Amino acid sequence: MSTSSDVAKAAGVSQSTVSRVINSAAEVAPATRLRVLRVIEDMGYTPNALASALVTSRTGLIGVVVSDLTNPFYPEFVEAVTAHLAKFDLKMVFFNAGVTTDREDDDFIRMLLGQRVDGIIFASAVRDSNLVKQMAERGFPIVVANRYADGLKCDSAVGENRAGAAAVAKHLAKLGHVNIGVVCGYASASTSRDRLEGFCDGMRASGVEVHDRLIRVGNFDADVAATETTFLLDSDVPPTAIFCLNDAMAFGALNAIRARGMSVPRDISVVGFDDVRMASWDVFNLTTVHQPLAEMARASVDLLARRIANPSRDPQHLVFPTTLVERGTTAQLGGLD
Amino acid sequence: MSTSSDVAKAAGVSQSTVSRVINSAAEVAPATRLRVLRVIEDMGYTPNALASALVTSRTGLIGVVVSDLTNPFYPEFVEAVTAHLAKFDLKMVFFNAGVTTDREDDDFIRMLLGQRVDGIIFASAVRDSNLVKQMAERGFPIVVANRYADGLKCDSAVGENRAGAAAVAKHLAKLGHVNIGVVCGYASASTSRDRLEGFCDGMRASGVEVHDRLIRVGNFDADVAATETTFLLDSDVPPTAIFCLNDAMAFGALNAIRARGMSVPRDISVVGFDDVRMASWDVFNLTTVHQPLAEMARASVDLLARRIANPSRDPQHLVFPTTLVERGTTAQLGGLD
DNA sequence: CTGAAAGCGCTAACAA
DNA sequence: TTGTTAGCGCTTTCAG
Repeated sequence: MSTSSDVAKAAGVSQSTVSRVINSAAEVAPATRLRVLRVIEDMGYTPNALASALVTSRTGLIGVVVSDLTNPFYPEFVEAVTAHLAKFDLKMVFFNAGVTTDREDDDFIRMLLGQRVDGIIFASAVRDSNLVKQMAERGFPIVVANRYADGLKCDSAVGENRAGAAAVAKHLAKLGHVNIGVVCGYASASTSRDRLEGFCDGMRASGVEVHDRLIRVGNFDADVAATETTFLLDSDVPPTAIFCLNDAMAFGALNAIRARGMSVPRDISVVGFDDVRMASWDVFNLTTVHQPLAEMARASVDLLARRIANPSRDPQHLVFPTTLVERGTTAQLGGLD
Repeated sequence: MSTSSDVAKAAGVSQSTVSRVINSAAEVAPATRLRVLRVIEDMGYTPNALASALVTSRTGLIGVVVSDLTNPFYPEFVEAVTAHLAKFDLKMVFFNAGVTTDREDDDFIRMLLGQRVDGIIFASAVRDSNLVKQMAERGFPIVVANRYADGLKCDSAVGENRAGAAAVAKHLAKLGHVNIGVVCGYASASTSRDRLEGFCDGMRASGVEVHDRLIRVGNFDADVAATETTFLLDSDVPPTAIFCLNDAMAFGALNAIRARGMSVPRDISVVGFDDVRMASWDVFNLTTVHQPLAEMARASVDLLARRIANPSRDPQHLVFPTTLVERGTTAQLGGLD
């Protein structure tokens, strides 16, 4: 691998001149620039980004941490981030947080803190705020998306989870449902907590009782949700409607219900949360709560870019409206369609 | 941010000793080690990975390039890679290739070549071999997964695309289908080419004619496939079966068909390729070609790790068997079920 | 077992 | 406009 010094030697200039033409920072005589450029081309020289980052302490990279790419929410989020990132001269890399032990957790922190990225967007619901907290405390630029910052000094962009979930409760109540099952996400995830609370609020407001036995803990994954749904279906007084705290789980529920030979929404209603693209597919046609995902992603990038530029600015907490989208998986209890 | 020198000063040792305890490379007196460790803890010191990588020219990171995370194939691949990576002391970052112009292409190369990762697994079908070729020529450790290396000096792990697609043709022919539509992926993708050729082989072997007018070019994406499917459905002599060259497109086709009010497999058969997890969901229950995705991912990691360790070894081209999985989206033409 | 010193490849003053 | 120089934070001989 050739270095800028190699190029310099071959072009008969100093190494710093090579650096200048690469960064087009200072003025370089057109003739010199051309000569250097030609040599760069010939040698197939590529600057060592590490060395550059080491001295500037800027990598031009931002990290996006996701937990489970199998959940369609994340790919869509990442896509939106990518699209918006072009505005700034930033590139994105993303990290799979995954389900980890404490030991790996440490490695993970180390990896992220190792100055390899200028900032991080945490879009993973799973990972505990421990990691986020550490980074925030060190003044590392981070923004959390789709989850809480818990009073930390860090920017955040979240949807109105409580209101959205409350709308679900009211919708279901209005349709006459009384026994409503809920499949939650990770208990530690703020989205899960908020949505569950919002749901309970909505139920209370509608004068419908929340049955603890119908509340199941999932992990935001479709397969587990399918299992939990089956469990609910098997219970003494099975629910007539199931609210899954995200779309991925709603898909799993739909599968479990279909596997039972039951029909949605005739036999049972299902509601999700997120409104990922697949939710509007004909095969699912899922009633769900829409979150302005693209806007949230854009906002996350904006927030991060601003924080990188000015690390001491006051944290902003952006909240985005959510709206219930009534599709084909909910119906009047005992209704004809 | 504190440095190893800061730690050294505070611990009353030399900076190189700090380095030693961190890398536990050489012997350090237990007492010294403990003292240093304590200071590290207190200061919340994290080594600068950039500096370390600069001198060792090893980052401990490998890159995985994917194109469209919305296609469930990629998340599953990435997941499998992650799982296997723990064996080596490597971490993964991944890059979104996306649809790009030539200009971005350049940036992309630069980013990848900038010594930020020790090697790369290209799992993107889209991106032209231009990039891969450049990297291979420079002797940068890369492996291509699920696509061709086109005689390049680089390792590869692919499924038997031709045989799998041929099996589809035979399956469909045996069921009595004669007018079979095909929705391809990117024309430039080797998987798309191979699968189409394999399909044609299989048709020939079954003595069934391939109708050019029924062959549509898609881009591996569900939505576009839905459009193409609708087009086929609207044609003069609509197909009685549609082979989509990946599962994502098959899902799109299924949607388009359902939107038409038609029923699968009664009115029309649909086949995919990949056998992603969603294919076995009850709502889809898709007949498709299984690829041993996890094994391919593992093999890719192994190949890459070996090449990083020994850049001059001969390239290996691993081929994995594919098998037709008959599920519920294909049926006898004019049959009763 | 530990410290001193020489870089890794690059940027950014500072001179010339 | 260009070259010289001093590091960025770390690893790694080489002495001691």
